[in-house]
Amino acid sequence: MIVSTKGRYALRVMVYLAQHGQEEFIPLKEIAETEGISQKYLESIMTVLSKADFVDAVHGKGGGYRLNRSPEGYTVGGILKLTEGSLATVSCTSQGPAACSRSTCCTTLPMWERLDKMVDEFFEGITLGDLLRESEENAQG
Amino acid sequence: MIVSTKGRYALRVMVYLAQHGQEEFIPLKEIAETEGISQKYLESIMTVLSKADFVDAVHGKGGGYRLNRSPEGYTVGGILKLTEGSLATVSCTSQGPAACSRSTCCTTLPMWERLDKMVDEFFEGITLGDLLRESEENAQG
DNA sequence: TATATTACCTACAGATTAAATAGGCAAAAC
DNA sequence: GTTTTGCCTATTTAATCTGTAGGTAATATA
Repeated sequence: MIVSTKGRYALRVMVYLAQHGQEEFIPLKEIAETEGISQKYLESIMTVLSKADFVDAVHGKGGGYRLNRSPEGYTVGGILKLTEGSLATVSCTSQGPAACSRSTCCTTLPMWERLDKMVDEFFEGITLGDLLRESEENAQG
Repeated sequence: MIVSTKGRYALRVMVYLAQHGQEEFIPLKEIAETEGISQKYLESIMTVLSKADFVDAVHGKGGGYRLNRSPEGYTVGGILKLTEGSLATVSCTSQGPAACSRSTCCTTLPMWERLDKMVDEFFEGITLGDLLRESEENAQG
């Protein structure tokens, strides 16, 4: 498992916010209910997104969350790296170079590094706008 | 983490066996010591490889393990799928279609499916022979 | 035959992580 | 001042990872 619920929920919330434009604030309660995700659990995820200035947050009645950029301004990679901490596919590469004492002679390390690079480029090449368009196409078909 | 020690150790053992040809049997004790892996833990992994007929095993003195195909006859994907059970990057795709009740409306599922496909093709495109050549080049340089 | 070596099998354990849950505090609107 | 909302800390439950421990069965050699 490369991506846990934390990152997956974060992505779904961001798509939800993207679907509702950049004007109104959406309360978390609504998102949690619509998406079928524990509200309390989502709170901790949204705090991370808010602190990193991925979203605007407003307290109190009429408050909630909204995007502060256009959907094209977010990459999936950016959102996942923030909420997951790292997207490394093996522990060998997630703790920096020389974390493993066998890194200089390991017969498989170069392969893991190529995989990590490929995964990173995959996620960095997708924006929230792409996901939005795709979900609209699915809704039509 | 998409690949745990189980799959990573399995790969390193298979490369080790590939480095020693298809004639002599290598006892697990030697591999465990050289690679710095717990022998007892490796035993459980080797049993899986043996049962799946990825290696030949011989009991007793002079026994051990050896490959029963040429290194080109093994893909990294095959070895990892066997030892890891699955290479799915998210739980949404690892339990078959319709495992998640939101699969029909999920805004992100198609992306996970594309990622899974990409990762699968990556691993299926690498053979033990490729890893062997790569490690020999590294040893020279 | 006896002994050493090796693979194989079952069961258990300790640590870490995932995925929440619980309860309250702080800010903003009405 | 009451309601709505985001924010913060701590705890919990269950699963999984990464082994350990101890024994059994097969094979070669002396």
